[in-house]
Amino acid sequence: MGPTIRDVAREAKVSTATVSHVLNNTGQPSPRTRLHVLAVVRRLGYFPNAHARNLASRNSRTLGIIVSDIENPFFPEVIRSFEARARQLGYEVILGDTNYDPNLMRRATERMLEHHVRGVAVMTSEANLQLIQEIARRRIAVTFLDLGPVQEYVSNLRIDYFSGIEQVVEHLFQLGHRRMIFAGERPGLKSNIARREAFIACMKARGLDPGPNLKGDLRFAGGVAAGLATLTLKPRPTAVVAVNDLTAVGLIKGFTQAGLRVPEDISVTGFDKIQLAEYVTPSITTVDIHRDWLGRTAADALHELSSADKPQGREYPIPAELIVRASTGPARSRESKVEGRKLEELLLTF
Amino acid sequence: MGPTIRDVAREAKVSTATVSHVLNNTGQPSPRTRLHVLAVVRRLGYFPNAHARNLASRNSRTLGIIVSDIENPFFPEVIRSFEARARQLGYEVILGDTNYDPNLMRRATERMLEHHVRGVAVMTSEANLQLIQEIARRRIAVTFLDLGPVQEYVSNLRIDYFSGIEQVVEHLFQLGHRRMIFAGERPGLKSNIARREAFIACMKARGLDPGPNLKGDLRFAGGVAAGLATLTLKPRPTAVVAVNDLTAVGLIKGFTQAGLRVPEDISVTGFDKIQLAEYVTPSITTVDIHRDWLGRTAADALHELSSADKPQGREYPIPAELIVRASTGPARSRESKVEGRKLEELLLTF
DNA sequence: TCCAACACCTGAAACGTTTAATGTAGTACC
DNA sequence: GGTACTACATTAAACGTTTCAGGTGTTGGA
Repeated sequence: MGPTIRDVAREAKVSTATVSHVLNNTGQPSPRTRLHVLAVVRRLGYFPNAHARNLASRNSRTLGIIVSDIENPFFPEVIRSFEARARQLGYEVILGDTNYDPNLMRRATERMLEHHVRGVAVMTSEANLQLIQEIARRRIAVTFLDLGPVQEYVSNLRIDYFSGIEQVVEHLFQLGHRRMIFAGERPGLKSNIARREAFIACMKARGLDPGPNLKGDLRFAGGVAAGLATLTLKPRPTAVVAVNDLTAVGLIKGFTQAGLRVPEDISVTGFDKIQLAEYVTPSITTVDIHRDWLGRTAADALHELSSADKPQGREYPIPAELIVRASTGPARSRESKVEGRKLEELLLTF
Repeated sequence: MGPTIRDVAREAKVSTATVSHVLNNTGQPSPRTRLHVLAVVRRLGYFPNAHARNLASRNSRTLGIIVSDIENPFFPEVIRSFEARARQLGYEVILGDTNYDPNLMRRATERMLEHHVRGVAVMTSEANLQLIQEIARRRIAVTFLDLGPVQEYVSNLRIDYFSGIEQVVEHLFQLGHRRMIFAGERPGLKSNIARREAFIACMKARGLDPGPNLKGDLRFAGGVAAGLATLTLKPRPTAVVAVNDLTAVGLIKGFTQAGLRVPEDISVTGFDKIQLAEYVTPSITTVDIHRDWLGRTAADALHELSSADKPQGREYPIPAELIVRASTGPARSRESKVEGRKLEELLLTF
């Protein structure tokens, strides 16, 4: 056991209240006392007990963040910026990782309750409704990511998928592309459906046909398959907008296998700006959802909500930004042929 | 504020002590009382206050983990398995992310002290010596990763770099490679030096010349540079063992630019098994350090240390495993030429 | 009938802080 | 010299648990 505030008080010949005031910059300790106490604190190697502190102080200074998958490269950056901002605002942070498991989600939420967090950022697609009730009842601030309506104590972070896709389509349009398709929507996952819908809207706004949707599994294999499926389309599209980067990598693999060059013969775009997208050949034009912004905004939103006297939630748009790299180029007018036999062969291989 | 244990006690017409016993499976509450209390707990939506619990109970049930960079894909997996195991053993977990900043490292360590952790896993290359003293003084268990000696209260996790490199060299040797070099050591970083030294030892054990060391920055650019440098060697090596996957990706890029095919003309291996290594073309033969094992072992080690009566630390080897993929192939006897002029041109470009 | 043993339950003192409420000098002003 | 401040310090009551040291009632054997 380390020294307690009482040890410090005794050693400095003051009361524990004075020590507390010095440590928290509350009350008005004289500069002399202040320095003296600080010296004793240092000499004794005293660190205040966080639990006692939380227990004694009326309102805890803790925020929680629950993510669905800490191994998904999207989240660590969000966590870091959330934590950095929270700390700046004077909060502790506790982390929950659900691994997409409703059971772990429940336990994570309970943990937030047990730690009496002041607010919690929920970044999972499903949220346990009953527990959310429990949270609301305790007047704890909540932010969701792309989920549900804004209400009392509940703010929402909305990723601007539309703007991201709009920038992609505009970029390709500028390059002369007119036949573009979307690849990789997976039913049931909101964030992907939003991208697909944005694509359709952007195409229609330009008087273009959005074409068929090539479904996929959101991963590499799905991209490869979608790539080969693209080759069967007549006329062949000059650009493919992938639902995410991994699918885009798969697409490129598929095209390359078939003898098509990217971007000379066909352009490909991704979404998410994962590390992979940068080092693959060609490097992939993609959309960056500013993850640091997302984390920081979540912390700000919770702070605002929990320190307002009228805690009405609001929406926070999270911007998306086009990153142009090597996988997009001018549209080709003439179509380079892939022989029928070769294509068939390829389709069998995969 | 939610209900407290007193509310539950009043409602159930028992004492708070009884409620506590029911909740912690201590004492001997009668089954009847037990069920009744549990029902009230549920009805009231009571969750015990973690801070009060920690404060009141003699020994805290919290472990800490400090990592140098949560955005490095290595760590999230470690964190997840550490946390899963810790929770299994009945601990809470608090996380510190230092972002390689000594200042944040200090604050993270202080936070561990403030939360009265029972043990802390330190996975950063530098550790603040003074704070470590402070930790030792409080008899808190510590595990380091590849750092410092074992002592009282301090265990060490040792990644078996030697075995990993040995497997790589043996694999290449079996494929007929004899002229191999190592690429990418960066002075000062222990984990990389260990790989380089292992390489030299493995080569010598086979009576082979380890050749020059191509220094690099451990990243993509360093790999590209090392790749081009390799081309200037006479005779050209038939295989390059990269210090990590990112360097390997760079190497492949360099070779491909120069017109060499991987693995037909030259084999390349990586280390770490990052996601990128799988999707790049060709996919990279690499070494997997079992990150889940690492996290789990850290939690186990802390548990063991902190619940032993004689808390003497020990070493825990972390195995490494070769993953054979497409970037390695049989050694070529004849050397395909890269023209002098083209090479020079390439070197200027990068 | 008495006593010991047992099963179950409770009272109350911690745990280490914060924070109102209160106290006590010293100073300035009339 | 009295009054009203001001500037510091302190006392003591929370905060919500755990846990030790009993307490009470029942059972069973002598």
